Amino acid sequence: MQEFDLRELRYFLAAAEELNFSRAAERMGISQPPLSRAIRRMERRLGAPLFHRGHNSVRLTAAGETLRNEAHKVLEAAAAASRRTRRAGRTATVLTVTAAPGRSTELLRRIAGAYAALPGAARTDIAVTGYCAQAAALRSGEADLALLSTPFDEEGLRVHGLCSEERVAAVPVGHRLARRTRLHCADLSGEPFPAWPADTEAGRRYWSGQDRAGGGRPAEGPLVHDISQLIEVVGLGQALALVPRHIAERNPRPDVVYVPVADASPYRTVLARPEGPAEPAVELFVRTAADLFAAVAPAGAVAEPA
Amino acid sequence: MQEFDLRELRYFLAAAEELNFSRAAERMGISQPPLSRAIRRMERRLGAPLFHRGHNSVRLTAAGETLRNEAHKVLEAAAAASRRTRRAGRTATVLTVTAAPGRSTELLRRIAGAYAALPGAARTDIAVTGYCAQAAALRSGEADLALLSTPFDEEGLRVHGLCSEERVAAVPVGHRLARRTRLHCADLSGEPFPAWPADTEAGRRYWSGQDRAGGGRPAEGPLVHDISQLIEVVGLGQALALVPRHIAERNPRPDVVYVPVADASPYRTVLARPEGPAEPAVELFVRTAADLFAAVAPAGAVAEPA
DNA sequence: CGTCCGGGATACCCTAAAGGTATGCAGGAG
DNA sequence: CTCCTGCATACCTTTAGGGTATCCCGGACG
Repeated sequence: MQEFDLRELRYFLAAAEELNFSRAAERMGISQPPLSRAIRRMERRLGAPLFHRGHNSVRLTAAGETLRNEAHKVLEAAAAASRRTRRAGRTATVLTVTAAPGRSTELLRRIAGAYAALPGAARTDIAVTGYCAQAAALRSGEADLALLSTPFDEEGLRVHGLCSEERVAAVPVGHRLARRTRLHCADLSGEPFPAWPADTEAGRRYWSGQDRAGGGRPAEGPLVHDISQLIEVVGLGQALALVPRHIAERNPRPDVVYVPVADASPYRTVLARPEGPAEPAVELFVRTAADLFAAVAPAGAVAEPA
Repeated sequence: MQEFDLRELRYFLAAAEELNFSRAAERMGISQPPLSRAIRRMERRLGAPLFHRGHNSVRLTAAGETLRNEAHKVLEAAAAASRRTRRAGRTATVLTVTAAPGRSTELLRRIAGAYAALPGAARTDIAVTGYCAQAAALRSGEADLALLSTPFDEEGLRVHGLCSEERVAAVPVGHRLARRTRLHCADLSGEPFPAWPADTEAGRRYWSGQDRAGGGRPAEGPLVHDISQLIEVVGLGQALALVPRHIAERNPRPDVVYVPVADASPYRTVLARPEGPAEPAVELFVRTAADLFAAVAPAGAVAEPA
């Protein structure tokens, strides 16, 4: 089962991306023949060609496509392994927890406070990162824990729900929906919604309320980078937005009204960690957070059942 | 970032398990000095010791513990990569789908039938495996898809809910609870429940209805291997059991009564695939299954929302 | 108190395999 | 026909992984 070597996987990946052995070899800092050989070796061992070699073109075979995806996972796992091990090697465990700027950070500070008061608590570093960067930090081993909010990509993570909160639609005062006292996702279909920088397809559906069955696809709205900009854009009548209730309460504006949306999926705040066994310090932190939220759910939110 | 080599990880893992370099080396088919060197090399590169070397004993450091977990993941990913690539290399894609014996297999046949009727469908192999073996087959790359039922270990899988079904308690006729028309999880606490061979702690809590908040821990009951044995054991008054409704309906017996349990978590049947990008054939199969269930939920079950 | 033993580290050699340079060979453009 | 591009082949050089022998150190034992 000694299938291959991480080095070979890197070579293969470079070749799969470049679709040109010479350039791939250059990128890997070796010359072309060794790279060719490495790939032929892999093909021989796997018993299946990875590339279609046309004379002036190289394409991936089905097996190659598969290996491209898989190789990615393997290399990521390896990189994460090294990072995590390094960090575990520092004397005196340090927990690194990331959160997005804004209320998440504030919540995180409270959890960290409660945690720090426990006997045997490790030092805790709070890393405030850009929106959408938390999950990546977890997967790469840069952080031990992340406080994140829906939507996020759950892949490779174990999430512990902390609280969930209703979402309301932010509607410009002049809008046809501004008079309504209650909306459904279907009412929002076809309306323009702001786009976030790192928005995935799933994320866009979420923010526009289309992640429940409701039909119609969201219209592309202006690009926004933070909450105040989002509200601004709504105020100017350029878009609608679905926001958690606490955002609505903290951003009262004369030119925006907030209307509950009956069937929008809730805005969930979760504590996430990488899959697999966790260090005791991580376990303790998670339990502390869960206990804290079970006891006193913060304003406007409902503690989630375990 | 050229941290290490899969071979080194294997060596490390052997050493971490044996806690004896000589034996570990023997297991890896090499002599002791190269193994020692490999590990020192890793320690040098990582900048942290992995083992405490007592003179007559070797123990893992914190970093070593971490690496042990991580190395596992990396090696599993690598093994899966090779298996999946091999299988993708066979001409004419073959989907391998696993299910437990019983109704799951029957459902799977229906899905496969609908799938096979589609244009461009791949050949589909159905592999019937023992209970609890499906998730492992997915993770190791032996299967492309698995039809499985709660409880299962979600780690590393992407699940697509197909249907969910109420669970009822199987109670021996003479039992104090046999007269009731409705139960709650709390009523069941302290009762003996049958154990399945591969039962995890979480699985046992699930089968005994303790996975909802309800207090008390389940009592250890006799070991059972299949459904008929389970019902038998209940009939003999040796245990209670929580079973999905369709099992109750197909196993009427004079010595067992079935009582709805109001707050037991439902019995969910899901189609699962490994995380990450999926081949088109897999995507198509999943969509076929979802459509089939959205249209006509099979007897006694409720189709899950997407 | 000396000796032996278990078990990891060191020293040194040897071979397999990765890398480099030069070149071959086949198709497409001009 | 020729040149260019781009992967494969041939052949040499270098390196590092593996083997054997040996050391070193602490513990057990007579």
